Amino acid sequence: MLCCMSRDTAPSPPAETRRGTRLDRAMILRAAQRVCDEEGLAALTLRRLGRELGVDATAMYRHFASKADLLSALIDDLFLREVRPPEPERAWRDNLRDIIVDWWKLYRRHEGLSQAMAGQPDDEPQLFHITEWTVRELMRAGIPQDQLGLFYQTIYNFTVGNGLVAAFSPWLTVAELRDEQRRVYAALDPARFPSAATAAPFIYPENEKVFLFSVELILDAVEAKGGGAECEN
Amino acid sequence: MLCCMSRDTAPSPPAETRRGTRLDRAMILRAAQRVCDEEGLAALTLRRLGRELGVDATAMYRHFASKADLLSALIDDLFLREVRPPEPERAWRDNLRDIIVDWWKLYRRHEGLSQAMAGQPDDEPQLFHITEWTVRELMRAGIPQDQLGLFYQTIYNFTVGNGLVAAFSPWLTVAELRDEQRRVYAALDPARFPSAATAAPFIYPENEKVFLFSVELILDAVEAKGGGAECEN
DNA sequence: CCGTTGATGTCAACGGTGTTGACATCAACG
DNA sequence: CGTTGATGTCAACACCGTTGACATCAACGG
Repeated sequence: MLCCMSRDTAPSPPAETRRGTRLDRAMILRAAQRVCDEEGLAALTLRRLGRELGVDATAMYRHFASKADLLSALIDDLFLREVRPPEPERAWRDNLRDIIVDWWKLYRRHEGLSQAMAGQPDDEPQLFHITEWTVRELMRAGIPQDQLGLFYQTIYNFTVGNGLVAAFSPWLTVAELRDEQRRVYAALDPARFPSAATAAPFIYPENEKVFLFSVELILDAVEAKGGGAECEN
Repeated sequence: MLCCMSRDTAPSPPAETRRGTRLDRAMILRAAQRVCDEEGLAALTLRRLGRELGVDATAMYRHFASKADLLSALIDDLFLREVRPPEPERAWRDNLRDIIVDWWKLYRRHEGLSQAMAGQPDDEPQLFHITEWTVRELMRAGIPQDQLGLFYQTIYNFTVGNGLVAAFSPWLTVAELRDEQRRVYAALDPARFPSAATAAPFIYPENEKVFLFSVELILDAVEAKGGGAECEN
């Protein structure tokens, strides 16, 4: 009598869920992340989640105060598992690049969760680790103390911003992106948009290349204002 | 018998809507933008819109195919009215700065619509004008042709990204932002996050200052790769 | 071993959302 | 004047998050 799924739309079994065992925060989070990664944030419904777990939708409320609470836990879980600290021995520039690129890739890998992240304040405990690591590398690069906030916020806005753009783009694969770009820029009238038409053949279909290029610009700026390699231990 | 409003929650009259005149796309768009600007994207409901116009919710479907269609028209209307072309006589750096900053401010000014923008492909016709102007200034700055796409995409991701971050931040006023920042960074444990705690006093409460700083970094990069001032007409 | 108790899952229901189809109305045109 | 097409209204549908009452079930104390 536990089973109420396969009622309306999905006759598929509750996937690989509990068998007799009770529900669990971790179990719910795992299923939620799977749904969100595979079918997007919009598909992550309490009723859908219940169907996935072979459980009534309202059972979630025994483990999370609300759907927003569940999403918050989901995000924190993500940062906890997928962001790794930099190694102290390497050059600040390599470490800072790794932090930024890993951070950005997290947004790309989990587009649905990124959209969820956008909508709520970032007081996630795990985010503070990224702040700490970033500021530490900025100090190693020789950024003066009174400019640490400015550079950190620049990097934060840059990374999260690029991540949001990537996450919200409805293009799932590189091939789709290429086709979309080609279609859009082919429809561009060279008479009305001569400059844009000139740049059109050189639009990068792979957004990651653009991001890696942009990151070096930021790192260049840090290096310039930091007075070159300072405490290069 | 046209009037069905003031039924449940809002006993207020339908504001300054039509009096006997028929509904109109422009009328709906105006009301929608007002609601969205004043109360956020979540408040923009078809039923709410109908109440605002003194009209049934389903009347919108006579003028827009769906709510997504309405949002799309709303965004295009925004770009049409609030983005102005740069002047050809000024230096490329000033023009490019104006384009980027105006673009970003559009996101700040209309946070609700920005969130709507995030969720859909940017094939808005008016966006092409921004592309055209940006690439033109990049050419004036001396960026080689095969790098125009790279720089344009960098600027696009940078500007839209920073705009999305600003739009999705739930802090409405500068005072609220300052309090939030203070609270978060005051709760920061200096033992666990020594570097972040060092940077904490230098966090900028006004995000616009950070953005203006970041823009100069981008412009510096353009100037560096463009080979200095080239066709400075 | 029984009985109580607290946690967990189920069910029906509420108000909200976008959307559809049938119906009424009203302006314009031949 | 009569027809016709566009426009607004209404009831309804499926879905959403959420709540409160109820059933069940495991664990613990006596």
